[in-house]
Amino acid sequence: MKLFALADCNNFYASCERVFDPSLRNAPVVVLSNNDGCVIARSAEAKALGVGMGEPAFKREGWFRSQGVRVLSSNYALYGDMSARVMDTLALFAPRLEIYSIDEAFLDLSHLHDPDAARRICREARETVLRWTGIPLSFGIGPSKTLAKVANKIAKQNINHNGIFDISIAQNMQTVLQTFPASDVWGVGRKYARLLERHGVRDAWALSGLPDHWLRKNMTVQGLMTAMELRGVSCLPLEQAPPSRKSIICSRSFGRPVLLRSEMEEAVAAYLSRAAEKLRKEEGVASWLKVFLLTNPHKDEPQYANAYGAPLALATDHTPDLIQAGLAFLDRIWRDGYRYKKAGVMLAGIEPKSGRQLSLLSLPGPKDERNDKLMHCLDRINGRWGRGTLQYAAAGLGRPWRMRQLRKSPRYTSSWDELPVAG
DNA sequence: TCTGGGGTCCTAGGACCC
DNA sequence: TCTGGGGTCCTAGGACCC
Repeated sequence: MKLFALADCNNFYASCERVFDPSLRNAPVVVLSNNDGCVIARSAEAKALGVGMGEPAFKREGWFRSQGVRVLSSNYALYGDMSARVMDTLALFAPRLEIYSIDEAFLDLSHLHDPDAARRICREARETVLRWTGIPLSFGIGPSKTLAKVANKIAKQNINHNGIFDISIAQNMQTVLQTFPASDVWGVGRKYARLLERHGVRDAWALSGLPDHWLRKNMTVQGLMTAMELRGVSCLPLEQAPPSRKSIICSRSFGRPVLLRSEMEEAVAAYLSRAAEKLRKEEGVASWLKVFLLTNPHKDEPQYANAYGAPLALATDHTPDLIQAGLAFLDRIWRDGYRYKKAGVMLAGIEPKSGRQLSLLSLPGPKDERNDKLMHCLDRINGRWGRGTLQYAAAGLGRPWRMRQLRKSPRYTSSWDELPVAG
């Protein structure tokens, strides 16, 4: 018999900010997306005030001030580091752990036979994570990952559960699922929710009871698996070592519109440098590249969007080679006279560097070895002294197009210059 | 002035081949 | 000139997740 627990940090980004700034503890806190665009995290107080997920921040500017809402830019260096601390701690409580997202992990508790033991372990894990990292989290326990997800939401909604809910020992599974909206089920997004609604399916119980052939036909095999998981049949295994990434994207909105080709070239070079860094960290080489750009679709002005992607002559992780190819691709899609809002690059066809396909025309030689050493050195210096300490001139120095992040908290845990000061 | 970024999986349809 | 089925591979688009 399978048994999963889903650990999910409460209001993760807002909680991270609170660990290091006590003045945020009881205040409504919101964290904004890149470019300070929209709300991507809210503390419980902010949710209670009615701040919605994904709301554009500029519409609420005055209201935030009047309500005393504390507004922060996102600080991914901080969240990534805090996430690692939480995951390391959780790993002590289960033989197998799947890190599912920056703030969620599945624990495999299938080895436990005493139903009380699962809850006891989750309670202990919850207290330990809070004590060691300062991050509060909730646990949902169930016989499938989807049911553990359901249980987790219930644990969060109802304060009486003290942050832990085990759906596998619920006296009446039917009643629990009947009070759980189908649209909140993992794997049911906006489109499927509307489709289900049209067929009179509003709760998780009704969803689980749909005929298999209907699910398969209208919601693909994944919809069928979701329903089976709701019936208690575990279809989604715990993935301990997620397969290596298939693509790497780096894209950003600009802090202000970009009109000059020279600035666009800088941005593409900067994004490619970043993407190549990620690629080398994965120990991969990319054999396919895409460059894309677009104007602001929210604005009433001439619109243009285009992309060009193509295989590379040789799979590589070498930043200058990628920049060279990327600028050639940009050349094919650039049009003068538009106010560009965003651009990005995508690396795909990623293979492990050790087993790369070699071209007969360019067997690895001393030049490749030099290139590898150079990249290694670049990554080490940037890892030690901060991203951007060394960069390619093509990526620009002033970067006037850089995204805006006006209210970013310090990198408390990942930069020597920004450590919190006790006093 | 101002609306995120980074992923995965599945399916349909076209190109191409035999 | 017209005509068939079956297979693979690739891409675009749509759905989902956080």
